Amino acid sequence: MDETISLILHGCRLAKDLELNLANLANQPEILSNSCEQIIRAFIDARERLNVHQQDATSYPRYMGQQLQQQQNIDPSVQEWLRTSCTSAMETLFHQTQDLMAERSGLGLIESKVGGGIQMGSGGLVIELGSRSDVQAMEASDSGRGSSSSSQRPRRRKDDAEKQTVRVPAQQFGNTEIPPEDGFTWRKYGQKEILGSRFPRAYYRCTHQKLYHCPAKKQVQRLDDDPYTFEVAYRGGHTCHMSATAPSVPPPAPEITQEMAQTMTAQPQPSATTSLARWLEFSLGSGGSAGGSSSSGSMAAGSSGGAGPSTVSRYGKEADYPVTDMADAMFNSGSSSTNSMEFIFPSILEEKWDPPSDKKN
DNA sequence: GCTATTTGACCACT
DNA sequence: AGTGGTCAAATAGC
Repeated sequence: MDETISLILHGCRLAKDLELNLANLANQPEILSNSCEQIIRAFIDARERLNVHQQDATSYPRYMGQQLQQQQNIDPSVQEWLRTSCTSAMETLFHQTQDLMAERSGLGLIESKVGGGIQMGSGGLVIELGSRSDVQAMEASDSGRGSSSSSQRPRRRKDDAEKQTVRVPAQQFGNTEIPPEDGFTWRKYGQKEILGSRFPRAYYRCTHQKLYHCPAKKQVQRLDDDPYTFEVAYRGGHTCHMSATAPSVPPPAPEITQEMAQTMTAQPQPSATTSLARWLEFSLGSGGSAGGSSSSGSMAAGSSGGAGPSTVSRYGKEADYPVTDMADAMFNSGSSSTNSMEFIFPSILEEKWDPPSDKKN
């Protein structure tokens, strides 16, 4: 366990160093990228070790087990890097800071946060369908409600439609408040503070609801214990024209590393990874014309303009040229494109995108 | 003017 | 009464 703490501290240290040198490195994206990569790897490995600890101690949630499995498959280089780079210096650092950290309770905070599934660069997506515990929190408000009574203003209910909950990582850099991309266009129609939750829940309906009577809706909420993860609940299938090509629930995003990115863009791709390959091509700058549609939502993209220049435009255009806009958002965020783009669903690039014909109505 | 977002209010339900 | 889901007027960017 001490080794794990050392890893976390090392990651913190790297982040601190990066922060201190940020002004000097502003014009050196390569160095910045490498620094980010090192920080990410440190935390990924720390999380992995924490996962092992947890798995040993208790029955482990299914999705975390999957993540662990994925990471174990792809991260030998990280382990090697840790073996070679994080040695006595880290131990020294650990011992020097241990007392201070414990005194400030910072240690516990960091540990619980990482253990809670922080998505440092993993790009992992967790789909949880129909699992009792998975949906429990969000189901609480819906369970047992029957059809609505007829009134002059018919409101909601009849929401017995099956709910599918997925967890998707938020961006780690730039604007972390951009909600997950899932290949459909959504219109936000409400936001609500939820009791016991630190973050509000945003309500979206399909952009084409009126034209196609599309009943699809989704709720987006950040997890209390992991603000870097969105929990997205989908309800009602798409009946609009988009549904012919886009999935109502995005498939799991493959685990991606820089090594994989280089490998996959350099070699012919098997069909199963076509989506990923195209997405990588795009994210590495050689693509960019691949199709897809966009989520129009931006959780906190309010009158303040969201989180600055990296925010995807809220209006019109983003539905027309979604991938470009999202790419702009990512590239403008000042982060490594490869790392940042891990948090966008590659699935959207796999789909044929039909230009919306119902923008004027 | 059009369209999307915000947000207070309303409604269904427990 | 409390809570979550939805509506719709106000607002804002294009």
